[in-house]
Amino acid sequence: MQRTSLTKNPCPVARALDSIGDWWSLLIIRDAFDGVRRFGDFQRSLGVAKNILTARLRRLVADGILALEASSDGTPYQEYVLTAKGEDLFPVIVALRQWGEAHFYRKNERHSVLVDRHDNKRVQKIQVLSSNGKLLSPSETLVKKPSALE
Amino acid sequence: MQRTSLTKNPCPVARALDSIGDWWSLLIIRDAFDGVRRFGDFQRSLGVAKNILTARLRRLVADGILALEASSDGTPYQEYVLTAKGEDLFPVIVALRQWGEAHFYRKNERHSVLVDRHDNKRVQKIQVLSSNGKLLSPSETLVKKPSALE
DNA sequence: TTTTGTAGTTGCATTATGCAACCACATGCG
DNA sequence: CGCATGTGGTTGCATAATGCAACTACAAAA
Repeated sequence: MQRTSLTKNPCPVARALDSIGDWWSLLIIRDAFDGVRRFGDFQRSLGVAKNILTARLRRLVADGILALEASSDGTPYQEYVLTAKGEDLFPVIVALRQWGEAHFYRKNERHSVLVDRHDNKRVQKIQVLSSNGKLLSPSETLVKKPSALE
Repeated sequence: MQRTSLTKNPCPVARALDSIGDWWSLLIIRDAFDGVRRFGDFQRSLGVAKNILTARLRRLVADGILALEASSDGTPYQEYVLTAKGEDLFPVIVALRQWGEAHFYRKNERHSVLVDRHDNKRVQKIQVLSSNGKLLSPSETLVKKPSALE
């Protein structure tokens, strides 16, 4: 799928996927959340070809999800860091992680978990809640078209 | 990226993306949440080539995210419906939707919204919460490796 | 000065995707 | 019956994306 011009796709999900919906982008962002910042570290962590990584990083920067800044340690290189827009993907990554944990491991098979730094306890399961705080199942929700907005 | 054999990738995010990380799968699943069930309806809704759709639907079925069942109306065709595993992707889709809403629309540009069927009000913003219910930023969390589990 | 490390680029082979045409089966209609 | 239409695909072929390995450029270290 080639990129659609931003204003074409009416659906927010489609627009989001247009930006991060390829094989590597979300893994790069996951690594970024885990503190990876350098080209070579992404490359080693992901095992992706360098030309592909170059293209993906450039696009993530162009889309305002990552930004290039001078390295924090003394080295003369640059680092890729998450912007505010990139940080807003946190719930997406966590939701994906939890879905992966729930459905892609055999019983008793170990996997990494996301914990609160303060108390080392696992984070809560991500939920879709109504305005008054009740848990919503997919069938209890509805996508309202913009024309129907008041 | 070719599919990795399931047990290769240690990270839950990677395993999840291995299954639904391509261009079309999440859009198919979004449509499925919106009630689309038939091959032709997916095809018209997404504008995807039929051979690609065939491949994606088959894979989603093989992965246990969609299931084929006899049509609910009288017609002799089959329908693709979300399994429990597929329904568990709800928070992922909603998180993606909310990120798209927040970052891919100009001010005053209208978009569809997800509402509670009961009261027609928008669902809450998805959040990552600690075990005691506090909102967590990415930097307040940490991925703990399985070997570090007790 | 040679080696090592970082961050790429380039060329080429392989793979995936997109498009249009075709196909098989069933139903509806005259 | 005979033919059009709708559904759910398959097939062939062109184009685009990806993967791999080799190569480059620059800086620092030995």
